[in-house]
Amino acid sequence: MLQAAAKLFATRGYDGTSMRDIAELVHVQPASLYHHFPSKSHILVSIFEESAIEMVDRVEKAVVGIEDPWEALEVACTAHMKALLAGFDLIHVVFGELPRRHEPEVRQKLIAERDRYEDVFRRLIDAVPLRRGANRRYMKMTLLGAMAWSRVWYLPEGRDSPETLAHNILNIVRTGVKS
Amino acid sequence: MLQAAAKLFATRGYDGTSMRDIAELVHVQPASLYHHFPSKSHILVSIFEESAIEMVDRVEKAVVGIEDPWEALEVACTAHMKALLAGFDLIHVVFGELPRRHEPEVRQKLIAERDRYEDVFRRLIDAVPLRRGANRRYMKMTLLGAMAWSRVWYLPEGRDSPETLAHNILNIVRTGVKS
DNA sequence: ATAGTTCTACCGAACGTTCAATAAGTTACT
DNA sequence: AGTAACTTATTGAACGTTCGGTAGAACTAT
Repeated sequence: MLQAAAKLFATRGYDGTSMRDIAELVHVQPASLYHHFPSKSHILVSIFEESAIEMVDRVEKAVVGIEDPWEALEVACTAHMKALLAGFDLIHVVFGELPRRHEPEVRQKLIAERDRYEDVFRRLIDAVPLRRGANRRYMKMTLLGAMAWSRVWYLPEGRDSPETLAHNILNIVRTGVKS
Repeated sequence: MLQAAAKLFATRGYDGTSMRDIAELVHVQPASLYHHFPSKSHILVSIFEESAIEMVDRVEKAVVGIEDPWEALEVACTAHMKALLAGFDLIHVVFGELPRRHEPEVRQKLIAERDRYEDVFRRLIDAVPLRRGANRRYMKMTLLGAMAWSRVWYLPEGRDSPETLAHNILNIVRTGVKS
């Protein structure tokens, strides 16, 4: 049921999805949804929670046993891109909804869940050796931003795999592009 | 009137904004909007058009007379970040709405306008000397993605100015972060 | 073992509200 | 006179949510 809601939220957005839409997808009457969730916004929050758990799990499982911090970061980025681009609806919702647009109490929970996920990358980035003067916060934002933005222009039928994307984006952030 | 619609679309999203909201903000009855625009989606398209014109103009004016391609790109990024973070509602809409979520005919127009804007950066990036093997397309996506994503985490009351952000993000993409 | 009770999952129908859009009429300016 | 700008009034549909009720499974008490 969360899966169905996530699929719709991911493709049509929160406001663009009605409770009737969700109900129809799970072959249930709209009223039945309220037996499982107290409101529409609670569904969204649940998706964020579920997604954070799942994604943290994926990334942490991917990096286990890797000592080289750069390699660990690349593996994490690959896991991230795979989830983001290969039809994992839950995380699509997380990166598609702007918390600012929801009521304060909801917003707070959404931000908390996303922070929980970003924290995994913060730790991985902390472990990596940087040149003098390089700012880890900017690095994290650049890296996560570039990956998140790929959602907008990525074409599944194109020639770039999520792995290739992760490798190339991280490589730009790591070594730069200038001659 | 476009300004009012843009302000609402930017903060509450397209679906989260009603024609009544827009009408109220410009002190007019909802029906009066239909004298100026044939439909709600036409307002969105008009915002994208207006925004593309305005942004292309800003960036191109900013880089005029600058010969060094890296300096030109940095100036362009600064202009972009200023517009994106300092309350320019029109561009906020462009980077906040996902074209996929709209009807095909609308989607096509939205994408066309955004491409027009991205093209300015494509040309600036084409002019910049890169190291062997560096991919200009990935560079463009990383750069624009990192800047676009700043919308999500940027706090106006924080200590980072749009200029600082543009400088630091471009610097990461240009020279990398590794020791 | 069975009769009574509670619980879970769901239903059909409706609530009041808001939605984008339309039709027809009025005012203001040229 | 004519047109642009706007009004009031209204439409049918869709919205999130609530309500009373029901079938069946799962306990509980006798």
